[in-house]
Amino acid sequence: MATRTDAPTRREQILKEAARLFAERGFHGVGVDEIGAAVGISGPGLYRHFAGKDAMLAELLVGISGQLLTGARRRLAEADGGPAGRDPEAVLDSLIEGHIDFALDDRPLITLHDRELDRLRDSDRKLVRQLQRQYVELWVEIVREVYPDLAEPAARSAVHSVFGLLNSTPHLGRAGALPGRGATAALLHRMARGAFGAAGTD
Amino acid sequence: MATRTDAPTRREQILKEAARLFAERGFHGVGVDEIGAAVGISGPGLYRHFAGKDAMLAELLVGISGQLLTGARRRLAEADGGPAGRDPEAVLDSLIEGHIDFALDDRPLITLHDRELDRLRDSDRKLVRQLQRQYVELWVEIVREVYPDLAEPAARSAVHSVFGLLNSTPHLGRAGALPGRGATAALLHRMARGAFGAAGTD
DNA sequence: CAGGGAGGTTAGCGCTCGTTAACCTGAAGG
DNA sequence: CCTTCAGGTTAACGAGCGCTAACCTCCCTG
Repeated sequence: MATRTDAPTRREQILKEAARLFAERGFHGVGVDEIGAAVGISGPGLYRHFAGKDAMLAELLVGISGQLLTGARRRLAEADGGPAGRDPEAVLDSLIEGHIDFALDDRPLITLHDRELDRLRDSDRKLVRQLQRQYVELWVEIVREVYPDLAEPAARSAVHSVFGLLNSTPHLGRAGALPGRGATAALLHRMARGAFGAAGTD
Repeated sequence: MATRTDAPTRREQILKEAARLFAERGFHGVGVDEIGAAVGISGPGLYRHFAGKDAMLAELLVGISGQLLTGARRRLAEADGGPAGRDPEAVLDSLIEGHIDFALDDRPLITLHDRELDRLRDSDRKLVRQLQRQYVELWVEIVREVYPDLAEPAARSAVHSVFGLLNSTPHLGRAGALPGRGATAALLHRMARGAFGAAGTD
């Protein structure tokens, strides 16, 4: 487990600020000059680090999808490696926890994730879609193990809907009135489990 | 109850197509020429019906928020007008049903609703935000009647999250493999109730 | 039957934005 | 000490877009 202690590179600064701006005002609503200004350089200086504005968005979206999928696979492997065979309940809880962490810690990315996909080049979009699909299918598999009386199409719909629930985090923090990160995470977790449980009750 | 039988006006055609295009490619990603072409006239012809591209978006967003709020108030009044005092469970079910109908029948509008709000003039944005807030507060009130052991901030978060769940409909229809409108609506309804129920379980 | 407004058309202006070109600078390496 | 190169700068170009201007053509009405 590599914990970053070194300073973020300029590329990473740019990506972070670009994600924030894209999430706030949309891909077409942000100019390269603004992105540059956000990291203290001006407009065309960005082209020393990226081939173009499109490339930034592509790297962000591919990165998000890849991180989500990789994290989910890691959690699945960890649970499967346990002594007593795989415990589907524990795996599902772990998946939910991972997704919540992501939704709470990287809200701009979560926002971009299902908002700006169409602005990508065909090849990049296909890659992102493929990663997303694998992520969904991984969830569907586990959900059907926990709730066997759930048909596959219904399970897939349920997974998408729970993603909608968990990805609602950007709408929560309008005022600072939300009850702290831990409580919010626990609330989302309970609601996700409750939604899945109710989905299985025909 | 006025059921429309007359043909849609040109204005309405334009709004409908603009909503679809904005939802597909974002407000800045669509040109006025495209919107015009979608209704069979060309670019600047739109200015006979709207003051500008911004005005179309504003009318769409204000319309959505207003319809949602009006519908919710009507449902609340109908339930309150019943013989045996108000039944919070029934009201909540009715609110959920109304929101699901909207999410299933007007997916482009649902998409716009939380995506392009920032592109509005200040006054329009404030109006939309106010309508949205009233809609949320109406839900919060009913939810807290059904689940009294839910504190207000948690209830508000739960409402936003359930909106995220219900508004996931645009992500469901990738392939035509979803199990029909009725089944989808029922699934979403069960999940929403399950999520609220789990939110109340501390 | 005149006339006027509703609802189109095309041409074109002005601005914004992504991108490139040309140039500069400070620090590292032989 | 000279070179080189990463990482900036400003100027400017070209395309696209929202919007206006000017004009046309029905259709309705007095």
